[in-house]
Amino acid sequence: MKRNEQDLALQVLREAAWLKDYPPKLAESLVTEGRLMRLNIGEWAQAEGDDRNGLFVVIDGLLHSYYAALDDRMTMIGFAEPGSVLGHATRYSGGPRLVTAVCAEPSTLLEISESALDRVAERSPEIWRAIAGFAYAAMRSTLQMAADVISLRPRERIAARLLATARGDQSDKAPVIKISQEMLGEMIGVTRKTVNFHLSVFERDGLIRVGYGRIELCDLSGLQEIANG
Amino acid sequence: MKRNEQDLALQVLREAAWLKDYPPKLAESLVTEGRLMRLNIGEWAQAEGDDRNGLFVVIDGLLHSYYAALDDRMTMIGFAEPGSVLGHATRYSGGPRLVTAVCAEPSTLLEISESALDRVAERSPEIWRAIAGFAYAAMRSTLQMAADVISLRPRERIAARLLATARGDQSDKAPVIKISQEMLGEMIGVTRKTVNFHLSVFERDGLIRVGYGRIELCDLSGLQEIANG
DNA sequence: AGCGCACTGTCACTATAGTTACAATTCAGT
DNA sequence: ACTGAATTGTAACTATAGTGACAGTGCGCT
Repeated sequence: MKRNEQDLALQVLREAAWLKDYPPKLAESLVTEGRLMRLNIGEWAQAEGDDRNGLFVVIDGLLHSYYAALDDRMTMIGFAEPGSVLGHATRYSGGPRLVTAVCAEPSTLLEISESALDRVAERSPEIWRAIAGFAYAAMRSTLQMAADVISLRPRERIAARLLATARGDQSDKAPVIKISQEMLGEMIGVTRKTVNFHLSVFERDGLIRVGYGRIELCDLSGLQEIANG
Repeated sequence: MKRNEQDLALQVLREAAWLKDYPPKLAESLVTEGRLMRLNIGEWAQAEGDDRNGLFVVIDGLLHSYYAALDDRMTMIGFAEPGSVLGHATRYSGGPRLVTAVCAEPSTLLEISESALDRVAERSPEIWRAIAGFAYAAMRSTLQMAADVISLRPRERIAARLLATARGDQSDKAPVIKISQEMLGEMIGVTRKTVNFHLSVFERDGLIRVGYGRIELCDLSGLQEIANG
């Protein structure tokens, strides 16, 4: 059992976008030095004890990530799927965590404490470059999200968000997003009714198929066209 | 003349939020190793030659920063005032610049090339910590901006953006923001008319005073109340 | 199978922002 | 002081999203 999970972790890390161009040794070190933990629905991903500068890699399951604004509004900003990294923002700075992740499905995470990271870095200093790489990617996608909300109307915004969420899904099949319309609306700043209305139109036009708590993207380029105005 | 500019640069660096808690030696090294450059209105801040990993510190003037979205929409995301840092996102990753800054007033910038940074780091390795510090701050403010546009209605959003822009202005006087209503609207995703309407209401209530291309914030806590809904 | 909950589909009504257009004001350069 | 460009103030009208409410449907649990 433990064996299986470690194998899964290794596989996920090797295929993760931010690690796949690095030597496999790196993924192995991370699995060796890290600690696997399971979380149930509703539980938060956070480092135990005083090690607040750790990293988490999602191995299996699904989490929703939130940003806690200055005035305690919680705004959902995205998903964390297998391969995603959480908690990196604090690595460099010692500031409080910016993003909180809550399990939406029972999930397995690989916790990599700060000391574990240092041990990995001894043999594979390129780990820092990989970490810098996804910090950059995170900054980019946050800027993109802000830019989308600023410059797009709700209709385009919905399409853009669907595409942004599906990005990274490299299978040939139509990507499936697991989220309620309520949540989707919260994520992009429109009401459920508006989401529902536009999704219905998209479905009528054959761009997507909506199900119970799920949205299947059938025509990515059609959606892109809508997102572009 | 050159002397004066260097003195100004030193003063700006020493008082910059991201450097003021570090030894003054750091600011001195940066001024020594960096290169001052002047830009006129409309010119872009970008490193010359192949050194794309440099940093810029705004010494004097004002720039507007834009994010170039994937589909070449340009979205204005904020201001760069004296003390602000530009170009740090690439430092860690080698990716393309995420943010482009354009001069809104004739400005003086301190260009710190990658090699200059390395020279500074030889004597003052804590420079990395300072850089990490503002990278974190940039991530935070980007997330905050995204959260604001997502969860706030235009009226609240305008108030929140005014406050966010004024933050960092530590003088006792009422902060003054230099921006046209057109630009402000573009920045937060509403039309000029909507901006104009709400600003008029704010002014009537004594929260702000609007001028030609400028907005003076008279009652910060009142604005905060509006921003909070 | 049956129950309860969460999610979706839809309605009438209201509020708010976008559109288009034009006049009035401020500023900078001649 | 004069001119032209940029900016602000304002209006009538339209389009779109928000509100609140309720019925129908899928899903998990016992």
